Amino acid sequence: MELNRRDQILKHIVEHFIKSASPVGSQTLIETYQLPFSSATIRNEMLALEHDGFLEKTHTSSGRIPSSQGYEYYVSHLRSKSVDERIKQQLQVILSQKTQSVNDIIQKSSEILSNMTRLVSVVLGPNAQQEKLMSIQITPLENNSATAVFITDSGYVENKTFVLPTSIDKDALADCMALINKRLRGTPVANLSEKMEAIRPILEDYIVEHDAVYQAFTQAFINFASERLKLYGKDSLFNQPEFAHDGDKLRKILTMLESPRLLDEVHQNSNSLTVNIGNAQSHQDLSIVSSKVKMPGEKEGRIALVGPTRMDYDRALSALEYVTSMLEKHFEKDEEKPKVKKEKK
Amino acid sequence: MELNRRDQILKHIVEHFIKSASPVGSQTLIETYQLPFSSATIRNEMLALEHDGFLEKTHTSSGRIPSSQGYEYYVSHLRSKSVDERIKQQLQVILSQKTQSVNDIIQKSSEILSNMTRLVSVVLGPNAQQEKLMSIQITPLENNSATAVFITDSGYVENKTFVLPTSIDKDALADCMALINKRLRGTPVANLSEKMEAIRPILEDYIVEHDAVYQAFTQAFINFASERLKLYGKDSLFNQPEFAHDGDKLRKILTMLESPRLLDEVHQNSNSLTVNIGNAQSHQDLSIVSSKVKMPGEKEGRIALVGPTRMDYDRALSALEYVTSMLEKHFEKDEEKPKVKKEKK
DNA sequence: TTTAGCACTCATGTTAATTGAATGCTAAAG
DNA sequence: CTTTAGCATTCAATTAACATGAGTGCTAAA
Repeated sequence: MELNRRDQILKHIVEHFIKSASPVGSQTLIETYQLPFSSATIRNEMLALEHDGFLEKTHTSSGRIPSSQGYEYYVSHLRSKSVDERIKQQLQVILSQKTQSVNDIIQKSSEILSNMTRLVSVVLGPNAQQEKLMSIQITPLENNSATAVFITDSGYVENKTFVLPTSIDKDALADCMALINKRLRGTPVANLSEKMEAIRPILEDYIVEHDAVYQAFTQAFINFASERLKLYGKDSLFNQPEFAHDGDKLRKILTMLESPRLLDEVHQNSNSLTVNIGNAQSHQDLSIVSSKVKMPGEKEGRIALVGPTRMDYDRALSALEYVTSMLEKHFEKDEEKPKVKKEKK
Repeated sequence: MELNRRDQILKHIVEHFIKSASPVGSQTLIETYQLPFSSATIRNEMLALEHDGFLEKTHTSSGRIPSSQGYEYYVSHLRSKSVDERIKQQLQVILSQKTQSVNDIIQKSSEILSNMTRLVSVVLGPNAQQEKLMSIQITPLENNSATAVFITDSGYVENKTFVLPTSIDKDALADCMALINKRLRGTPVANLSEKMEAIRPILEDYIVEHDAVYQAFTQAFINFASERLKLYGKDSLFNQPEFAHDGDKLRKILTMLESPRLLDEVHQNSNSLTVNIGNAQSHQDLSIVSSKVKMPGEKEGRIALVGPTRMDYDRALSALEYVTSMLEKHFEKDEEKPKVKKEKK
């Protein structure tokens, strides 16, 4: 489609600034893009765009940089939506491997996204609270210690090793575990602590060390409940000129990324694809684009890309959109596939 | 003990430079430390110390900074070996909690170290290669997938979820697992892949999906074999003036820290306490102090503190020494304790 | 409506001068 | 022989003055 002059200029400014990281002037614009207007014309348009809130100046006689609003307009009206062929290829490779778990696939996709966009990619697993406990196993080790392993229905594993002050009575422990398994299996993670509390008195009859077991379990449950956040490509932040020379800012961003609060705002937003430009939790020079991913079994995860406000939105969004839609297609196919295939041997 | 003048001056210079991060001159020295000598005397001593390789100048008319040799001399002869009371207290709290696993204790100690020294603390677990596989369990999930959980004798847990292209025959899987467990239990991690390869043909008789199982297992074994490295206090690097404004250097250091190669050199060195000043893998402005920790069951781990060459060696070494010696004492006590206590109920 | 022309702004870069904390050395004092 | 006062000297770091140039807005002509 044809863009009018105004949009054309805005598009060029945004894209040029994304590349150069420094304010764009009228001269530069006509020279680098061979525009058939004079610099004065461009300046007039720029003035208008500034008045309408799409552009900003860093000082009175500087070139223009896009405002948040400018980026938003670019994202929704101006970007080219071109998907890098390499992403298609790489994703193809991942999806063709048959024995991988859902988590493996999402994790690898996220790595591809990070590599191809040179942004930090964040994977937020499905809300742990809703998953159900599938199995609890206790394995006695040497030194009076034992490891408890917990598995949810989506294959998420949490474990906790603890020491029993006195030697373990294996039979008692086995009985105890049978009881606990019976009571807890199928319980949503959110309710585990509560339910464990209820079992506690019964536990006392089975095993002397009920307190140690109880503590180890509740500790493990706390870890369970914490959000499952995976980051890839953190180092790409170091390459962004807006952050590279500001150690303090870098530290703040990195700690923020590692705390789950980051995605709160993204999380709240229930749209499938969200773009958050320059207002990420008091980091106005940070942008987040994120997308929901429907996973098998009514689960829902999120993949997000985090980078400087001056990020390549076209590239990031196109890649993210492509990958998540392919993932959903892939998962759907798996779901539908009835279990017809029978043993061949 | 009394230090001679020369050592006194060197000590002051090192300590002052550690605090101020800028070259120390003769004037500053007598003023801030009320030394009973004239600046000229100090200068003469400094000249001598420089000739002997303990001090350096950044330019002809600058103050002095310690050389690597200077730090080394300081570490071995001059430092005060004073242990911060807060460390003693905090460690006390950790060690008094009875049900914690060895790993928990080491991890928390390492956090304390990092917090108290404001350095990055690195924990290198006992060499995984020598640990023995204790148990393998497979839990079937929904969607034709299953999670395999592996536990070593020290309570380290690795897991891998995989998808079986066809529906699972539960009985076959159980048989299969019994076989694998029998064959692999007690095998050192280093030999797992090899042994698995040997079992493979037998596996084929039990289950159609032997290939999927085999792949999932070998994948998990690879993770097993990788070093268990934990980092705490990465952000402290950002506060060091020598790194804060050099994003590139920061990135290099952080990636180096996360790769296990970092501790190769430290690892090779079999001394209990090692100090590595300014020659950490082509990062001459980085120092590493590390200490061996004997863990129960002939195991051996390492705790290291990483920071700028200009780190507070007295503080770091004293803290590290104190913590590791207390840990060993604690573990020894546990080992000795015979399993006499009997159930009370 | 577009554009040429012009005065003006201001971040950036350069150069020169200034400052001051340091040095080494010499010679006198202890 | 050791210490120190005194002095010329060095050089990073700061400051000031100046030039540059990419940018602007505005006016008036095309």
